Amino acid sequence: MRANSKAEILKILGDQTRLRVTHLLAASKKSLCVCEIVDALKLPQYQVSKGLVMLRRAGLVEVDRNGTWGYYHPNMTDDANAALFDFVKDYCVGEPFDSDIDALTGRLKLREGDKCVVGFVPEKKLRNLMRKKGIAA
Amino acid sequence: MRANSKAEILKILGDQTRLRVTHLLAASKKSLCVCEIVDALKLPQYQVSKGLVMLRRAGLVEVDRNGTWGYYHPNMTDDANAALFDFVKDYCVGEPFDSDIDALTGRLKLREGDKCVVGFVPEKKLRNLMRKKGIAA
DNA sequence: ATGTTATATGCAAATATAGGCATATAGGCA
DNA sequence: TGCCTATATGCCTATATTTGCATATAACAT
Repeated sequence: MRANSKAEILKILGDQTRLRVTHLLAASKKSLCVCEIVDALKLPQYQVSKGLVMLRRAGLVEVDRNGTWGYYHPNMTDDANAALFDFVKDYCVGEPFDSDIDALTGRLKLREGDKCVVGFVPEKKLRNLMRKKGIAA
Repeated sequence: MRANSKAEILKILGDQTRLRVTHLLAASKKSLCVCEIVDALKLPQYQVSKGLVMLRRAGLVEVDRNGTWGYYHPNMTDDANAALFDFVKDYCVGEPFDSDIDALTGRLKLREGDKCVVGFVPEKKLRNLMRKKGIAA
């Protein structure tokens, strides 16, 4: 846990990209792979990655690495953080937050054994991939 | 209500001065006079004033003017705002937030008929003023 | 080894923000 | 009228932040 002031933490959330990432992690009950977040938010990979670094440095999220893959989840060991994530989950409604959740839900169907097994999947490919896997949209 | 994104609103709270002002308004059940906020936070008047302007433009607070005096209070007509203020009240604990509340509590004892009747009161004068009024610290 | 993929990071330009000071505005009061 | 006080604001400078691109790192596959 770092010595970030509450204001510094809120400032980190005061950015559309980082708030969308935070909301996705707060709303999803799973640890999310970076590529899943990138696909759900349809943002450049470096933006998501930089956002995650800031969230991690602020003690808000934690990462489990599995080879080159990184799974992020909220750090709930701190009560203030838990309250923050609860708040974000409820506060961030409407667009683009709702669509982000929808896109993530679809993307998670590509998992196998609850693990991410594909990298970045441009929207075009998603349909084909899911048909190939015999998964309904 | 303005068309501020959630991220824009959180960015406004992501500043120590504005967060302290917001917390003071969230925690106090009263409308607060600008000079009371300035005295409680011991910040330059222009900083508090600028902060209040930003909070007001974001639709977070409202002001009732009474002559030259301005009384600010959270704008609770919006459910998302109400949740935000609830969150801030609980999230902002420790310093300087606790001391801010203490200082405000003392400062509010100078009110008469629940109205602010003195302007800026440098800490030195506060004691004398309260003795003169026969109020316990 | 070589290539491919997932993720992180260094750098530079454009832009935004905070902080401070002085001053404006405007109401109350002598 | 003129003075005092409460509050707001314009301007400036220093500093921080965002964004985009290119590239680094590191694991894995062939």
